[in-house]
Amino acid sequence: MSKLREDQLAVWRAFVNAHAGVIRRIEKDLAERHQVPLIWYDVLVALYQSPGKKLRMTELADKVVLTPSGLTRLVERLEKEGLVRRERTEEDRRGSYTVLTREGKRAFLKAWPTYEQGIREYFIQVLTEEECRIIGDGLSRIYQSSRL
Amino acid sequence: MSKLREDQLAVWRAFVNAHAGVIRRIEKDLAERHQVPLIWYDVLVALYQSPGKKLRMTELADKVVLTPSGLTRLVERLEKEGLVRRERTEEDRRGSYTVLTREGKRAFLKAWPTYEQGIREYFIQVLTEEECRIIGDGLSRIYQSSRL
DNA sequence: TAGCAATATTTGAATCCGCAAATAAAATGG
DNA sequence: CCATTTTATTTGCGGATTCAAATATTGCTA
Repeated sequence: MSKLREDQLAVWRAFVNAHAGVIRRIEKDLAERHQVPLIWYDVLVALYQSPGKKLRMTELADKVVLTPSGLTRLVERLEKEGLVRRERTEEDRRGSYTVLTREGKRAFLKAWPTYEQGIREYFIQVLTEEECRIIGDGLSRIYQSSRL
Repeated sequence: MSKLREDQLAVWRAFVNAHAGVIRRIEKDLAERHQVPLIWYDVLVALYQSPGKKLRMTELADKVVLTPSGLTRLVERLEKEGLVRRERTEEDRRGSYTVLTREGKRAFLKAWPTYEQGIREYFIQVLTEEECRIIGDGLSRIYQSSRL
């Protein structure tokens, strides 16, 4: 229950500000070139990288860090644009899969270079290899311990 | 224009996920104990730490990483609760100061322990001193370079 | 110093998200 | 097996944030 030091608070603020800043920057780049918000690509990336190019709602919500209800609406929008399709599961009829459509794959491949470049330019390149490794380790642990 | 490596992408995801996870955790703690959202405290902290306990809208928007319009509404809500007050500036009548009221100061001091504990518990304590330093350095640079 | 560009902030309209409650379908226990 | 609990997802609702346009004031320049 010790007090937070000044420099520790500064680290926290750096974390919050860096996040907001970089996200805004990437969002702007994507909007300028593709007119589609960042979170859409998070969904498409998650689906693209999953075996079978499909995921349960819960898995997807987890990957993109949204609440279940938030994800439902997000998938609705993507479905309306034809980038994903929903499939009722056979095994567990409570749930459904969100499947990447051909068009969704195309949209993803088209937008990915911009997104990738943003991550590189605003985030990765600003760090040394070692910093990058250490930050990855630390933040992964933080993420893990924040779940629950 | 080289490709992003797998491990670099993982660092990015750790960054995004850690942020979302920790913010949500702290937000929940604050809501349980004080019924006031996190962003309010960001404003109160910023004001509390500023000389004169007051800031221009633009400065404040910058500190809490909101757009001008977002900040206007936020300050409106805080004003309605009596935690801040707006003062027209003498020098530049386009602008206004947001001033921390006595009640705002009290609210801040009351809530700060919870916020502080969240930052410590979900963020600082998960890291070693060295990691903390390195992460602070790296993220500060990232933040700086993301500003325009 | 009149006129026009730049800056600070607010407002209107639209979107998006989270919480809590609702629904629906498994899973579990006796 | 039936009843109850748990899990997966969706809906109703309200709040919060953004973009673009509006407003107000200042600063610059000819």
